[in-house]
Amino acid sequence: MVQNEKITINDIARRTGLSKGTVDRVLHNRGEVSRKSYARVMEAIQELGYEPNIFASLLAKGKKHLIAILLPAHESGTFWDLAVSGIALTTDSVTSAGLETKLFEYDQYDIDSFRSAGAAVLEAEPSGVVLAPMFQEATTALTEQFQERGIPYCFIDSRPDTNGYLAYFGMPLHKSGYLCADQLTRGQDVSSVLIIRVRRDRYQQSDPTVNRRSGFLDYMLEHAPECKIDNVFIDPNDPAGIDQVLESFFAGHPDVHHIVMFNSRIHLVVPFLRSHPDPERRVVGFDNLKANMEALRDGTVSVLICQRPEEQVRLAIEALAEHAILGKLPARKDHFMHMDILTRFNVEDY
Amino acid sequence: MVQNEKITINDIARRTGLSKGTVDRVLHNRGEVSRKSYARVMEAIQELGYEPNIFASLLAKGKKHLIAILLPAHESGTFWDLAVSGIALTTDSVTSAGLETKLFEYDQYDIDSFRSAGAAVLEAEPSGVVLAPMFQEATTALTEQFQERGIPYCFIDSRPDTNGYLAYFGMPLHKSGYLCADQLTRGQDVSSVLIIRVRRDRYQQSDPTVNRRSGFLDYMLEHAPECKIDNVFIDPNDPAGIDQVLESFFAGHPDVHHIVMFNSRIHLVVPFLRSHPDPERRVVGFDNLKANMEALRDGTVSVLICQRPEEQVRLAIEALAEHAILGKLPARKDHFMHMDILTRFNVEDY
DNA sequence: AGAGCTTCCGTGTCCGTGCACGATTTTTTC
DNA sequence: GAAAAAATCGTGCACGGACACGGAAGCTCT
Repeated sequence: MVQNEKITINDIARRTGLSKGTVDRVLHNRGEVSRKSYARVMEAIQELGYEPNIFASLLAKGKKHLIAILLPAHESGTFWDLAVSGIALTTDSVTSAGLETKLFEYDQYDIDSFRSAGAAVLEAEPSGVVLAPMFQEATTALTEQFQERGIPYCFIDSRPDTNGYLAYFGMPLHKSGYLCADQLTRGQDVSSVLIIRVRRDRYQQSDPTVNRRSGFLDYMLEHAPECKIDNVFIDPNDPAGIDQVLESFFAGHPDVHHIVMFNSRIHLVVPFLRSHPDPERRVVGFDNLKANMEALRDGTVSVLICQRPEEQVRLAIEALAEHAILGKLPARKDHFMHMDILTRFNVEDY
Repeated sequence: MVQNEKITINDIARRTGLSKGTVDRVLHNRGEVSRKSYARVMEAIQELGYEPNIFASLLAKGKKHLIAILLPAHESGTFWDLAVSGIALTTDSVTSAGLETKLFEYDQYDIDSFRSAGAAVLEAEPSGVVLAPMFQEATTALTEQFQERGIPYCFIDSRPDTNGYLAYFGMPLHKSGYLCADQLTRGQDVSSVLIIRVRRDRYQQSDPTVNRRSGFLDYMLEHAPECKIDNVFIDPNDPAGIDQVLESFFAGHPDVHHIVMFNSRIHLVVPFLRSHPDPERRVVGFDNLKANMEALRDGTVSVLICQRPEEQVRLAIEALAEHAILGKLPARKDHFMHMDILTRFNVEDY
């Protein structure tokens, strides 16, 4: 594999009897080359197996590629906080490969803030964009702009039904619900399960928990059809209300020991669970938020199912970088991340 | 964060009134610089916040760094096969950053083949080496050579008690045994467990399973002290013998439903288990070998605990690359990988 | 004081590619 | 068929750094 003799653009020039300027024009499809010369150059490139020297190229053009990352504001301890931390994973290995990343944030409950953040992205003229589709139509409107300008973009977390994206990195949602059900009930005779849900803001269009819930219910139908499934709704911004809701539910259902929540906010109900211990209880939630992992350590939560959002971001950035610098397309479009099972016994080195 | 004006070596030269040649000598500690000039240059570098342009550097010196990877031969379907596949993960993002990887293989049961592979590595004059310590003294002898020549090296999988390595990437072994026990027995009243072991070749010095077993036993002592633990030994090269050993064991112990194996070869006993079904059985093994994952899919194995050997290799190579190219030391020396829990429900996208 | 040595430093070339500019050839136009 | 326009091509510098080479200055020694 040791490529001793590096073929350069000059070798091609000499071989074809043309100049490196012409070869360069061919390489970049910049026109102003006769059909005949073009063919000769292409032939020589094939024969000699020419590969451009990226360093020389990057050095000469001096241009830094900008990868824009468009995500909901990463308030500390939220899911998006995890995603943002994935940006740092690339700065060493790839920023050093001539590109720069810039984070654009918006309020995930305010569609206007999304629109203006999108406008800011366009203004920055990035070579690629990583984004999570929160507002469906607004996202489509934005990606259409990307298409027009030839800006490639990758989705993470979830994915709309459009088709122009370069790649997608996310969790198989339906399967994650299935896995979740197995972790919650396997090996036990479960007669009743409680699903805790969050009332969605009407602006929030894209909701991954829908698919998870359906995977969960499919599993239960197959493995424990007689199991009763209750739902309660909580408001994330009203801690007292959460306690109240749960209090009244368990007053009426003291026999329910299995609890599940399909978004990343299981930590919201942890205070209640801590103050109402139940040795038979089993709780499954999603995503490795700090607060969730804390609850895993002390045993309040039994299992967390995690999707490595940092990896999703890292891989998306790398895919865009390879596209921008080397012009490569990813092998596949859709990349489903592994679903990690976290328990108190393997939470430490995560 | 947009570094508009890139500071170059020429800026430093102009600022200090010296020439770029001198600045270069300072940057590389190549001597032939007066104390005074040295100080002035260092000061200017600080003030202006100079950072070398890696592309220009790589281009100018033209030298490709070689990262040697020294591992047991990766016969298809073995643990080392997984590790080797991690090499490919770096070729896109990092080979494009000016380095080349080369795999050196040896027979893990033949210490002489290890020695000669080590000699081959030295001869190749690599900028860094990734290796797994199989033979203790021979490994130490080799790493001492690395030290003498200033070649940095990283351990993966396990780690000797020496101290000269750049970084280590591996699984927390004791914890993995602990986790294993929990996955095997949690939520059930287990009265008896079978550990299947492989007789070690006498040359094989480094044995990660020892620590795993001790973690396992610690868990059992804490959580199920009255549980009986049996051991049987099998010979990997004698399939008929394996069947025989298990046959006779289960003839005498029909009440044992929980089986564990601390190395990657649970697949060796899968044929027997398949032909002797037991609905109450629970089996836990290690590592995502193809055959193991197959057994997970069909339910013969309940859980696999995996350590992402590809990631270990990738991270080790990246650490060495950063050291070779940028001169950076990794933030920590010891990196414990997460222990992944695989069940039939999350094996697909692994 | 001049030869011989160190020590220190500047100049210049090269790495491989991008691109602007101008030169040359071919084609079009009248 | 000459002038004008278009198509095609070559030259040369720039990017930022590595390193060889040779020159200047200071020192020691006879």
